[in-house]
Amino acid sequence: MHRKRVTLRDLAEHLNINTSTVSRALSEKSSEMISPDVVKRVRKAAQEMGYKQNAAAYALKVGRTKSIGIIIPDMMNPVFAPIVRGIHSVLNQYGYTAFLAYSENNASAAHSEVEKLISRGVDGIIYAAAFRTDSVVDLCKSHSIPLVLVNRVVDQGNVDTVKVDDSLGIKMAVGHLLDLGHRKIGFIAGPKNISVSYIRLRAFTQTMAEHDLEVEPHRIVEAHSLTEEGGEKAMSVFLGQNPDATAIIASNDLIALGCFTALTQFGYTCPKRISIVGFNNMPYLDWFAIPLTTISIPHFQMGERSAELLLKRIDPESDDHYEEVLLKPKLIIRQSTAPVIRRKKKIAST
Amino acid sequence: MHRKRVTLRDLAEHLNINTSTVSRALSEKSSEMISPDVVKRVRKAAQEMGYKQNAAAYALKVGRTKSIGIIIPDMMNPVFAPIVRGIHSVLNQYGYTAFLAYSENNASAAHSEVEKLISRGVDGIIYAAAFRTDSVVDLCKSHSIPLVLVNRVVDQGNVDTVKVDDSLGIKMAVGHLLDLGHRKIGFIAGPKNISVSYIRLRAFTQTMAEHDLEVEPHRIVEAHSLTEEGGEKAMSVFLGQNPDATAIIASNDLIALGCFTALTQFGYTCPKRISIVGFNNMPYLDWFAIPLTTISIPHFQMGERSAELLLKRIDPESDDHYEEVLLKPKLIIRQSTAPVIRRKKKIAST
DNA sequence: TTGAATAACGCAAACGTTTGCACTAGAGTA
DNA sequence: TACTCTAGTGCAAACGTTTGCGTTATTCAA
Repeated sequence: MHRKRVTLRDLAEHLNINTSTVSRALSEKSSEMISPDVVKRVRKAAQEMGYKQNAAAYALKVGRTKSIGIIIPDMMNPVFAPIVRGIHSVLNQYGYTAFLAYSENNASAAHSEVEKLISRGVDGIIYAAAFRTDSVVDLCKSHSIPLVLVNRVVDQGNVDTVKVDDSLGIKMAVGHLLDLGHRKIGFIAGPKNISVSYIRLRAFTQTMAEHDLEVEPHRIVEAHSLTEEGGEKAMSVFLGQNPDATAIIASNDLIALGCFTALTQFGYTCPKRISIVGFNNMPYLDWFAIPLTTISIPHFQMGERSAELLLKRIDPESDDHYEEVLLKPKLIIRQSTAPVIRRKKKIAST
Repeated sequence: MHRKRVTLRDLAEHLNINTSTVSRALSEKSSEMISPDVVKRVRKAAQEMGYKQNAAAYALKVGRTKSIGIIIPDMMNPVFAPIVRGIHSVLNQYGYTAFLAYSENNASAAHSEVEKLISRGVDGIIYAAAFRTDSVVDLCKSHSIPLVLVNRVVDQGNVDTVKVDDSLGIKMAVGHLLDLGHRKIGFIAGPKNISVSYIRLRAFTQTMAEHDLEVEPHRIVEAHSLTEEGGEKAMSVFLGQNPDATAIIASNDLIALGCFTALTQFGYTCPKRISIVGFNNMPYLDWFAIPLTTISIPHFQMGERSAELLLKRIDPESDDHYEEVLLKPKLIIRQSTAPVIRRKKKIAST
């Protein structure tokens, strides 16, 4: 077959015309300054000879690579799969491709990943692993490369974001538990240097306050990370200091899973003894032994919107004011929550 | 900050030396032909002025992009996350980055994704979505770009692969079921144009034969895809024509999940009425209502090995004989399999 | 018939690297 | 002293595109 890649010049020589003409004939925008039949002949020859544009040469010349970078915190967390899918789905429509990197929830790792991506010349970055104060946004700004934040946002303003209404989500969760009769509700928070953890926790105390329920400090414990392991440890200390709690809200589905295992270590059952609600509605939750009641976020749509936003920002003639799209969460009721049982007297367990 | 990217020439002018000297001083291999103190000065200046190599220019010049493409069949299938992670882990050590694409289990989609990747100039491709006869390997061969197949392989030889011993895995599964007393064992196969489906099915009948158990045709039904939905449909027809079966082996964990739902639609229970074993040991299986007995494959290691193999093949001075690494599976016994209950008389269910 | 206007195309520079080759100066040898 | 060698550096071409500008041929108006 073709040992060597066929280039514009190859085409030009074959057709006895100049490479500039070939280039223009192939380009959608500038093909109109070329006579129609030349365009046709060029494109036919390109097809036959298997011409593929050399991305490196294009990038070097025009300064755009038609590629972007995606950074997620954790590849093993299944929530990000549909987000990435959403991103891809719009990227494909515009001839863009994506580098995927992950930060392992580590700020400096994220920073160096972004540096690598910038060095690769990506046209923009979708960042799903932000901390509340994050050097990555300054990094991107100083290199004047477009950046959009998904899900996790950053305290400083002036950056495109697509996030979901976390407060509303928590409000729904609390409302649901209150409806079931729960009053002694605990909260397993995530690290408060991550926006979602911070906001969800704040929304929890606020919503409780709105219902005239003050939440005492021991009702809240912070997990060191948004993972199963973090959730398990935090839940252990929570159960130690809250023997009377009947429900807990986890900042995260993964944390909720950790709560489950801590629960069984204490010999408690869910939802009989304690109700649990998570956040994110990660895939395959329906299959779980205790299907987790959780707050669903529109993963795929989040991916789509962020990609659209980024592409818009990459466009040279875009206006320069930042956008912030806010998506609505949804309460998914499963079996991990149940009405609170009021027991006047102690009853021997069977 | 730096509005414009600093280039080799910027450095050269700043130091009053030639760009070629700067280039050589920065390069690890050719810096030895430059006097040590010049090297030091250049590197210091590069550091201070924030020089980053222009990847596009490098790629255009040397013909290598230091990037590869990964193609997986389905982003929502959690098995691929650890594989991708394994790939990344070795890629990072060598300054490589990866484009991630997925084929949705569609041959032509895979083909066009590969074409896009090649056009992007990737140095190699890791292909986890192969069909038994697949145009992608010819495509790569004709462009003489390195390719390694993971998990799913291809009938035609002469291509680097890393796979797991599927036959051994099935043998383990069958052995496990036989130990539990099962004899009437069914098999929900995947599409037979995919190597793993084909091999696993063949291994099933062979292993059964080795135990003097002939498997009748109605004991095998083929799902149209390696998904939950495919498994569910196939399992429905299976149950319709096999009311006496006590165990089934699914070609895939996802298919096994589909089997579960079909099972409950028929009012059957697992593992009481029927045992199920899957394949792949996808993440979070431990959490399931019926924890699935399955064959575990070394995902992460598969990723690592395939990346190593690809990098070796990309290296210009590598020998040119193809390698085939074969990894060992492991039987993971959970609760979806149980001893067969022999009932002489019909007993009313309680 | 002459002029300008337009359409179609060619020329050549440029993007930022790498690298073969030429060049210089100083060291070593005879 | 005159010679060759070599270490260190500069020159310039090349990778494959895109694009501003110059050139030619054709059309249209006067």
